[in-house]
Amino acid sequence: MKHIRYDLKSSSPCHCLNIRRASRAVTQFYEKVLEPSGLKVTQYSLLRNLERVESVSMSALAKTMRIDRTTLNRNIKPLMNAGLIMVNSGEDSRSRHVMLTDAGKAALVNAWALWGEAQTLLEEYLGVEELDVFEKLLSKLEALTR
Amino acid sequence: MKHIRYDLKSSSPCHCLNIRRASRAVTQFYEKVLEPSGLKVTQYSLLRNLERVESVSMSALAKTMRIDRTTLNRNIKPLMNAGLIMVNSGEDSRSRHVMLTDAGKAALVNAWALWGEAQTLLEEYLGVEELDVFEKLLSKLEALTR
DNA sequence: CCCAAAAACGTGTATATACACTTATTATTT
DNA sequence: AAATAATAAGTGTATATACACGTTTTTGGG
Repeated sequence: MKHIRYDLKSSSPCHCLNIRRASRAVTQFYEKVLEPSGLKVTQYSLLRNLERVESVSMSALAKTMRIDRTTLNRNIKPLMNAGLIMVNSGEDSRSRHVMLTDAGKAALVNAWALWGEAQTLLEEYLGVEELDVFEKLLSKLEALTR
Repeated sequence: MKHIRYDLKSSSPCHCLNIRRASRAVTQFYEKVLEPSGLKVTQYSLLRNLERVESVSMSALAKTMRIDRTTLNRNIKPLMNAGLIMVNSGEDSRSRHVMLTDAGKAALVNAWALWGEAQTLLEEYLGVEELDVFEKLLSKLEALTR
C-alpha cells in the first residue's frame, strides 16, 4: 500500500479530529448567523424537515434526517417546550407523530433568511469548485458506516 | 454572485448539516475500531497531546488541541477517573497542569495501533488524491471562524 | 387463536460541545 | 502601594450524540 505523507496544512494527522474540528468551526459559523432566530442549526434542520409533511413518525423523521433515533428523541424536547412542534400518537399506537405548530412555521420563515445568509457566505468562502468537491467528499464519507 | 446548484449527491442542501453528518460517520467509524482500547477518539487525542510534553496547562492544552477551554475542562474528567492522567497546580497558582500517568502511557501504546488501523482504512477508502483535497478543505474550513 | 419475532419508542448513562458568569491570582498602571 | 487589567480556571446551563436496555404493540407463522 502506498505511503501517505502528513505534511498538509492541518496540524493533526488524525482525519477524524480534523473533520470534527472543521465541523465545529462550520457549526459555530452557522450558529452565529442563526442566533437572532433563537434556533440552533440542528433545530432549524428539524423544523425544516417537518415543513413539507403533514406529520411524521419519530423513526421516519430520524431516518430522513439521518440522525440516531434516540438523538432525535432528545432533540425534539426544546422545540416542544418552545411550542414550535407538536407530538401526537398516530394510528399505530406504538408510534408518535411530530408536526409543526403555527409558531414553528413562523419561526422557520425568520430563520430561513438567516440560514440563507450563512449558506451563501460559506459558499463564497469556498468558491464553486471547492464547494463541489466538498459536497462530494462529505457524501462519500457519510456512506462510510453503511 | 454566481448561482449554486444543489444537484449534488448529498440529500441536504445545508453544508453545515452535511459536514456534521460526515463528522458523525467518521467518528463512529473510528470509535468502533478504537473500542477495544476503551478510549474514545477524543480521549485518545487528548492523551496523544500529552505524550510529548512533561506537563501542560489547561489553557495551553486547549489551544494546542484547538478545542474550547471549557470543553477540555469536562473532557479530562473521565480520564482522571480512569487514572490515565494527573492534574497538578503549577508555579502560577492560577493554572493547573495536566500530565500522563504510567497507565495513560500504557493505554496509548495499545490505542495507537488501533488508531492506525482506522486511519489506514479511511485513507484507503478515500484514496490519496481525495485525501489530499479533503485535508486541505478541512484546514480551510477550520480557519473560517478565525 | 397463540406465541415468538419484529417494530416503534423511551430512558439511563456517558461523553462532547460551548456560551455566559464567576472566582482567584498575577501583572500593570498611576 | 492601591487600583485596575489581564490571565487561568471552574461552574451553571443547555444542546447534541449514541449505545445498551427495557416496554409496548403489531405481525406472522404454525
